[in-house]
Amino acid sequence: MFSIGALSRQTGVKIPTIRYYEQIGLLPEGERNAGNQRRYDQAGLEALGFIKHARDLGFSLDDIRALMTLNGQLGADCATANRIAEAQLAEVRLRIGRLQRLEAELERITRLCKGGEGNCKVLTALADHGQCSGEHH
Amino acid sequence: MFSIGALSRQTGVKIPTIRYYEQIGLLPEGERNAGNQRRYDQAGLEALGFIKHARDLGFSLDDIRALMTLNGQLGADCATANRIAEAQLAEVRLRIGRLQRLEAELERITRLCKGGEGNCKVLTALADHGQCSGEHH
DNA sequence: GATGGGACCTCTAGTAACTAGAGGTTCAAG
DNA sequence: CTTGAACCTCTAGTTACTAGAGGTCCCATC
Repeated sequence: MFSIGALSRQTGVKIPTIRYYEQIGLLPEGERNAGNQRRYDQAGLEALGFIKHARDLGFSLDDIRALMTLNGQLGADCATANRIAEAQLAEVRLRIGRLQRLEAELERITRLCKGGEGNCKVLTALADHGQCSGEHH
Repeated sequence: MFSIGALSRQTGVKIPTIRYYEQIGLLPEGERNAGNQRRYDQAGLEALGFIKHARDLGFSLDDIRALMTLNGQLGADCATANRIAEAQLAEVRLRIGRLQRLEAELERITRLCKGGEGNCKVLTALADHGQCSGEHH
């Protein structure tokens, strides 16, 4: 049995965030002591660890909610869990692609200044979408 | 002189977003007609085009505000504009790196299921951070 | 048994960058 | 002159938290 502060230290999740997770029903509300303070057991620690890890992997709280109910049904629907994980992977790849296009465009723009002498080419490049090489979204 | 709808069609910025930009003082409030409807000229179109392009490149509204005041001082501080652009480039690169680490980890997790037979390895992989190869943030 | 300070409690509001909806007005074509 | 699309303002909701106010509790020390 540990306090919210101990739980926070062990998981790396900030205290207000833990309370927030409870408030939105993501983390089950556990027991309280006589003075109305939260007390957690091993199960609480594991649940929060799961949430933390999934958040670090970029899953939304809604995804995590779905994954956790799957986790509840022991040995249950692996296909669903996998579908969520693959959707997340696809999403991450999309974002990487988008960011790489931005990177190329920003490189082009900042290079304009390096060799520049006269008036600011960075600002005109920003103003004029027509200059862009690829189409970035 | 065109209406907000025409401006929206020309720039690809949605009408409520244009009003929002005006509300927060990013886009200067222009004229109104007799019936209190917004009317825009070429300058308005260019300002919104600048904002749109910068947003597409991932600049925050605060960055854009800074860039636009620079733009006002004609031929002015190119070094500052460039600093903002390079900061944005660095930020984009950081994000790409982070996402690539997530990609690797998600690939590993989803692969567990592909060859899987028994109970769900995806969920246990999510539960157990210790399994992770690299440290993803 | 009192006291002090850190840890805890609830509640509200703020963040970024919009988006959605309610409820009402104006414009322009027929 | 009517009708329907486009416009107006205002409030509230979204995601995932974070910050702060104002108050209570725990526990170690005196």
